[in-house]
Amino acid sequence: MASSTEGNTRPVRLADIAKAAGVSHGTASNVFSRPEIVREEVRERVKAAAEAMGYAGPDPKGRLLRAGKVNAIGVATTEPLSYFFEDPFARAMMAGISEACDATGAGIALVSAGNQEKLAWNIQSALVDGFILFCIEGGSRLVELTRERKLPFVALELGFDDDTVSAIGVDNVAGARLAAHHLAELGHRRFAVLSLPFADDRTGPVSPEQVRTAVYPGTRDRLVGYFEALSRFGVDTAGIPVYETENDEASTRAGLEAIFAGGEPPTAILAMSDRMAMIAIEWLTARGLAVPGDVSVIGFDGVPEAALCDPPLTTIAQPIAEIGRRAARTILDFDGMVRRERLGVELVVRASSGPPPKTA
Amino acid sequence: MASSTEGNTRPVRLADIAKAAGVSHGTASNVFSRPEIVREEVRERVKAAAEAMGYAGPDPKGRLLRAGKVNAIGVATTEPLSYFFEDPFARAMMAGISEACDATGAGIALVSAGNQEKLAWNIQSALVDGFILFCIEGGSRLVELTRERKLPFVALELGFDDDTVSAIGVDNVAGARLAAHHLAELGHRRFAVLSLPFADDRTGPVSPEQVRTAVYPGTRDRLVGYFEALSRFGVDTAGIPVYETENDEASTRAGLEAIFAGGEPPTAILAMSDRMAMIAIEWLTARGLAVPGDVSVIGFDGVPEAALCDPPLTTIAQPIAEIGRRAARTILDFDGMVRRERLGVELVVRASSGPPPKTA
DNA sequence: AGCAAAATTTGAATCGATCCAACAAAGATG
DNA sequence: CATCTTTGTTGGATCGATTCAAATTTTGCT
Repeated sequence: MASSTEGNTRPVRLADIAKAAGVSHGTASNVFSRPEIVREEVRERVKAAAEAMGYAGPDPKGRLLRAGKVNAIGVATTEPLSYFFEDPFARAMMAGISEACDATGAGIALVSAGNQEKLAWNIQSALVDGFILFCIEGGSRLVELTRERKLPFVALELGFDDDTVSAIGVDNVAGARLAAHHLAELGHRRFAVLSLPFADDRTGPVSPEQVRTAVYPGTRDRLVGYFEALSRFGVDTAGIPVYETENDEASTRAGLEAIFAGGEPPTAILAMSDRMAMIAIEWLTARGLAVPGDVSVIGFDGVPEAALCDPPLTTIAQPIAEIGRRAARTILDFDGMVRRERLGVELVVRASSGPPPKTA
Repeated sequence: MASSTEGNTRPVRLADIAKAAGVSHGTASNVFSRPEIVREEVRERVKAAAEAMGYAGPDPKGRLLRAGKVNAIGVATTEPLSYFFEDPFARAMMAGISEACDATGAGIALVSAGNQEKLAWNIQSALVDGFILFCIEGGSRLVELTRERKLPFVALELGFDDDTVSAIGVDNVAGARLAAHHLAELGHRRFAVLSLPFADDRTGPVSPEQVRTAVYPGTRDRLVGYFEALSRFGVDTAGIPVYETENDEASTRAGLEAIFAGGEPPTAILAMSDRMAMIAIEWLTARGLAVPGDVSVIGFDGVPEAALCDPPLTTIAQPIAEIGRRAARTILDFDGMVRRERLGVELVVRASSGPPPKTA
């Protein structure tokens, strides 16, 4: 059931086999990294010595120090590591990042940590050439931490207002406008918004003043877009309930409860993420409200799952994989420039949106 | 739209700030790694110098070489990197691995590559303390490659017959027995098997002799389990169609076509993965066959998605996250022993299995 | 003040490779 | 035969930190 492998002898180094083969360490090194420049006879001798001594090949640790390049990019977040494998948005993004990394043979190192202190340490000590930052919440802390590392990095998703940091994201205002316009055009006039966080550690209903002072620019922009489009249809945006969630099941459900507790329930829900939109559909259906018969729901993101839920979700599709790919390329081909890219979004109409009920 | 960051001056090293602060490297090093042992006055002076010179903190590259420990574990596969974010089984496994890594603050490095050659290089040069190997296909190549690296590693999932390599998996024979027994007990007598690959680069229907010589032990064991349980019910296992797929949509559909092309279609399908089982349910439903009314389907793995599909999938649940956790712990707490663990599985009865149709 | 014990600081050694200028040997050319 | 190439090899310097035994300074106590 258990047997010992290898004695705990000090591992053989390049220098050891160089000595054994009677060549200099320079030559020994060449045998492995540029075999073509060393004479065949010598090459064979060194390889034989390596084989005989059980040399595992040049240790990447040593090479790294000399070369300076790790050939891996770090992807960091304040969420636990499992976020990368569970959240649909993160997964789609990672797929894009993976693609770019696969193409150049670069590796991916996942960086995260339960607590604040460990996160700092992990970012400090990650062996990477640069970082891609998932700035869901606590983006600014993450950016600060990473800035100290003095490596190239790029902020993702909701972006970051600071013009000195590279960022890739979408035009949130335009996307939100598209979403609201679509619903208003269908005839809806009573809306509710399921919002992403406005600032750290908050959740609950949001007042108009709070909206104006939103800290997270992505959230603010989406709201601005919604309101802009709706006012054009004569909707009084000040009267629209905005409920801030943490983009998870519990807080979204709480938001829905609050929104539908009032006397005049909305006929359309603007959700700032597909995740919330899908939770909303489930919640509404379970409550006996038809989607889109009684209430229309529109999401934001365009995660693959949105096409599969029942009814399929109308949403604003971001080019998620493309964002990931570009982020990776930004790090891989880093040139010292601050690069800020704003990609376009697209309205994808599926079955979760339709005209409001006649009775309303 | 683009501005230059930092001149390309050589980055400051610990030695630089040591000189600037008028202390030795040793002391400067201590300021960062064991601040408590250096006198406050000195500590402040060094920190001030670091601040003034824009020192990013001890470079992990240097530390690494000295310490020897990377504090990260590599997860390798022959599939493209995106496999980790797309395949449900891989994702569930990664969640378990993540958990263990989060707990100890270890990082995760994803290792993969499009072609064979690059994979070898990536495994050779990955900065990790050990590897977890996803041996879906080409497990033996992966194991050989990794063995050369002379780092601890553990093989996952379908395991590996070689007793000299650490492996963690489930009792495939028992699980398969459970699955077949469940269906036979419900009254089914006509079966078909959707099988995982038997060996590299194969796909299609499988003859009984081929079954006996299956190379991948996981596949073989599941088949053995199925047949064992069925023979106990008097089923002629030699007559059961076994179709080998690549666990993807295309080959699974092809398998279903082949299976249902014959005159006497099966009333129950034994799928060796939930992935295939879910594809089968979709295929059957689209064909107008009721599940489980006309055909029962049982999967294998117990991925979270299996509970969500329609109808919810009856399956053999592996403790996927637990396997991941143990694999990570095996590397993190490596003690030089070969560890082979076989975990138990559990029959989870949901709605995709029921008695065979009366007319059959 | 005198001295031992405790607390700090020093500087050389080390981790494991790669790089490169200098050198040596063999071959080509006049 | 002397000189120039070409090809292959050498060994010191370097990457950026950590470690530890020895040296030095402080502190505690009589």
